[in-house]
Amino acid sequence: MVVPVVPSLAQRKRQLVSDELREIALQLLARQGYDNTTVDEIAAAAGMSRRTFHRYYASKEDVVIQLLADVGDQVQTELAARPSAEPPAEALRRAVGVAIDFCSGHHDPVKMLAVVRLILGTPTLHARFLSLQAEAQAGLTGVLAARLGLPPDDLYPEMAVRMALAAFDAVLERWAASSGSLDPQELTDAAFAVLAPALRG
Amino acid sequence: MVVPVVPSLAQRKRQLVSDELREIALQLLARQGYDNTTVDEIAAAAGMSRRTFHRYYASKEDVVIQLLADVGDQVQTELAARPSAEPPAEALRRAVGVAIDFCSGHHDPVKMLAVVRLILGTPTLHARFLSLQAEAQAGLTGVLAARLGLPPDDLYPEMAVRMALAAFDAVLERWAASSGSLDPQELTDAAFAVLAPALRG
DNA sequence: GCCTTCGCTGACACAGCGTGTCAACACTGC
DNA sequence: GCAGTGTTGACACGCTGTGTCAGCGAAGGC
Repeated sequence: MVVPVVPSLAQRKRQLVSDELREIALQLLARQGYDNTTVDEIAAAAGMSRRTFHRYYASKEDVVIQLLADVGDQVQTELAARPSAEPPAEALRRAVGVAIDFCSGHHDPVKMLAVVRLILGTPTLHARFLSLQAEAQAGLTGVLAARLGLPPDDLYPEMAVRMALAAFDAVLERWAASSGSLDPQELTDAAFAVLAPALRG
Repeated sequence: MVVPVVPSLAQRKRQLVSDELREIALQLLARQGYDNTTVDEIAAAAGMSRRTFHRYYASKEDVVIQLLADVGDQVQTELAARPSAEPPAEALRRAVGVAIDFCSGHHDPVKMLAVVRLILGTPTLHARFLSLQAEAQAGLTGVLAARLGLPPDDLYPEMAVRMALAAFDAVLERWAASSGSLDPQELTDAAFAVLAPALRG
């Protein structure tokens, strides 16, 4: 059973609508603010009813957040793909680098900065963002533990991943606060330099 | 201008109602689950209208979460109160210990465990919990930076606090998952042992 | 004593979110 | 052409959180 390369025209169409809907939503939310924008407004701007909006995104938060869910998976994939001989510090640094790149090295950096600022500046979205990160943490911990051949209840992999994510948060916040003027990769290196002594190489 | 030791009968009364309301709410939420319990139910159980409930707590989440907001302040106070000669690792360990003690060393540990499990097991509450922690992180970072005489934009205090909170989360999760059978203070020591090399003493 | 004032309360009404349901429509493959 | 599948809008519903208003009781001034 091979998954078709072209995932059935219907699904492509759905993806297309889904993407454009998010585009419109993000633009509107960034302009008016999260709380000042209703789902009805977004739906109307996209030329559809509120009910249809919810067929693409379960909630207003999801339009913004789901973007980052994909990144979480990419980070986990990257960590799993790093050479197994690589020390955890380096592997984690690279994995976090993927997330940082997604934010700052985006094809439209200005828009991405706006989205990040929207998330960090909106309590509801910030909370969801952290929650998503907690999920990612669980997955990453499993991957790292497997890499190191440690039992899944060992404290080290969990703490190592939590430290790496702490670095990510610190970097993201400072990058957003500087309006993108600070170099995210340099910030990440600096943060990991602090963590290095505890990450064992 | 001295703040009265007895904060005006009206305020005491308000505090009393507030406490009992939370008691009833927590009991109901823990029994039925967060999503299966409406604010109307809680209010009815406390013998008041939904409108009055919201005069004491801004939202259903707040009944549960506000409890922890106070703990956040206590942790910050503890960190500020630690002798300034104390190395950051020890000061942070003690500060986090206050939060751990509040959860596990509570007068009614069974109830507290139920609340913690409720929070960690309910996505909405977990998200709010993390959000609250992010606020606390900002405050703690300021205190630690001041302690160390470092500029407020130095990376070290921020990362140190984030690491300490990462330890707190890891401990809390494992303690809750073990149904309180694991010793929280030992867990905390173990987590801080991992962090120690990066916390500079 | 009465009366004013303040805080608390319940009873509405309202906007917003998210969901279930149903009929209408389009587009696929037989 | 026709049945089957998927998408859409319309409507109704329950739940949350807030504004508003009138009623009620306790505290304090005259």
